[in-house]
Amino acid sequence: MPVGLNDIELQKIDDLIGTRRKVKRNETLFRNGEKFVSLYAIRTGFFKTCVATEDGRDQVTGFQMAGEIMGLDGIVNDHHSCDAVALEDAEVCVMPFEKIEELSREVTSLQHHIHKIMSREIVREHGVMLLLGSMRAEERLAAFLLNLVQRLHARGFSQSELILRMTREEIGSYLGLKLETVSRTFSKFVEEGIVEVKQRHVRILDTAALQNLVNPQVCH
Amino acid sequence: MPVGLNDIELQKIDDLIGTRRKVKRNETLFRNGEKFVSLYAIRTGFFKTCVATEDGRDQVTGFQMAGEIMGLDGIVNDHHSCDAVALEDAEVCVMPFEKIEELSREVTSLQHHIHKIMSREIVREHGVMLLLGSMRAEERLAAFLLNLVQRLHARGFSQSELILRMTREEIGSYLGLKLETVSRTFSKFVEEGIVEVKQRHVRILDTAALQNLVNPQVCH
DNA sequence: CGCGTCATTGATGTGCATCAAGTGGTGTGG
DNA sequence: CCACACCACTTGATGCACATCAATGACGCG
Repeated sequence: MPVGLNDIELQKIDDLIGTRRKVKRNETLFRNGEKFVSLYAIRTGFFKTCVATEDGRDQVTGFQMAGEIMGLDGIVNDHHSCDAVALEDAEVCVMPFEKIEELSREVTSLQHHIHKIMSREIVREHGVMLLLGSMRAEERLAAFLLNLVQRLHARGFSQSELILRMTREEIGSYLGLKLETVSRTFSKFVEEGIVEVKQRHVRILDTAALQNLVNPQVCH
Repeated sequence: MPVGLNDIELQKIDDLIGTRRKVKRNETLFRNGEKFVSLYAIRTGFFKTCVATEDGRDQVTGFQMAGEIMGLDGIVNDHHSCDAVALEDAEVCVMPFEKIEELSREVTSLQHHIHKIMSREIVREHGVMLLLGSMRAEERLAAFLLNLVQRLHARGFSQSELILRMTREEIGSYLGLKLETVSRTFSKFVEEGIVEVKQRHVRILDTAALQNLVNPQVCH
């Protein structure tokens, strides 16, 4: 959150993020079509967001963890356009968007903060488009693991060990692969000594190898 | 643009969008890594935006036409993270982002407008992720054509006829396909009487057929 | 303990990529 | 004004990465 605020401003931001809401595993925080009122900041837990076609296919558009913001999709049409589902019991701060807009007219640093959050989401999605549009299965999974572990590390967790909160199918949906392909690719990484996998526990043994997959050296 | 403003506010917005810049075909408006200063509103012309990996692959992340905003990717890190290239001679309004933030603290409707624009971009990218992650070639191209023609129609152009400003390769990059596949899929549509194609001129003969491809009827 | 969910692994199929050849339209310089 | 070169596009032949179908195995929970 922004710094360099006076007490009154801090108090107002405190009010803004006052309300909490608990969401149990497999429950939705919001759903496609629901009226948009608030943004949500994750305090604890882990979410996925996904969009669906009318014929039932769906696509995971992201996985969110503590500190990240959800609900930005709802601003444009006053209604949410995707589902947010808790992958483990979670708690969020409910931040009424009207209040956010009001307060960010007074507090410049909050205003800029909001803009950055939205821009960051746009840039993240560019990365996913690159992944979905031009990478092979191994590269996708490598990029996915590196991204996850990096975000977890920024939150004080291990650089090399993680627990997947989502199923192989959800990983596959996010990466544009079928669950069998995700599973096989994990197995391949294990054979090559790049990772250890035991169900949803993953230990990364060779970060450099993963990075090489994502960013192959140009051959001359 | 927002409505219900008084004269002073209108004047300020006029100042904001005062500067113009011309960009010739194949020139860049901005480039990955450049310092971010302004957002750009397209007055005339047609752009693509694309991101690149270090090993040379690149991914077109979008095509932009008159009235659309570019540069939102630059906000988060104060530097652009993609390239914007004119596909035909173009003119844009240069809107210094600092001024936008300043003015949108005063003018509520401008503030909300900015938020909507960013949210719209996020939702659009969700749609592209769905396309890249779960659609087959025909569905992708159908969705692409429908989206283009719909945006052109909103600008007063034909509902059924359009001129592609981009190459097959650029379409392919956007849709996660190779240019040969794009070409073959066009040919298939022609065989089926769904469209007429003559180079970059496309006439849509059967919109419903395209919509059916994008949203296949559920079989019971 | 038994059932349901999730994951792994194998066999086979297919949609798209790759490689390659040829066509047509466009722009340029002689 | 034409010849040539270049680029975008089309179309065919072949290959491969991933999907699909199917069977089995491992947890975890009531």
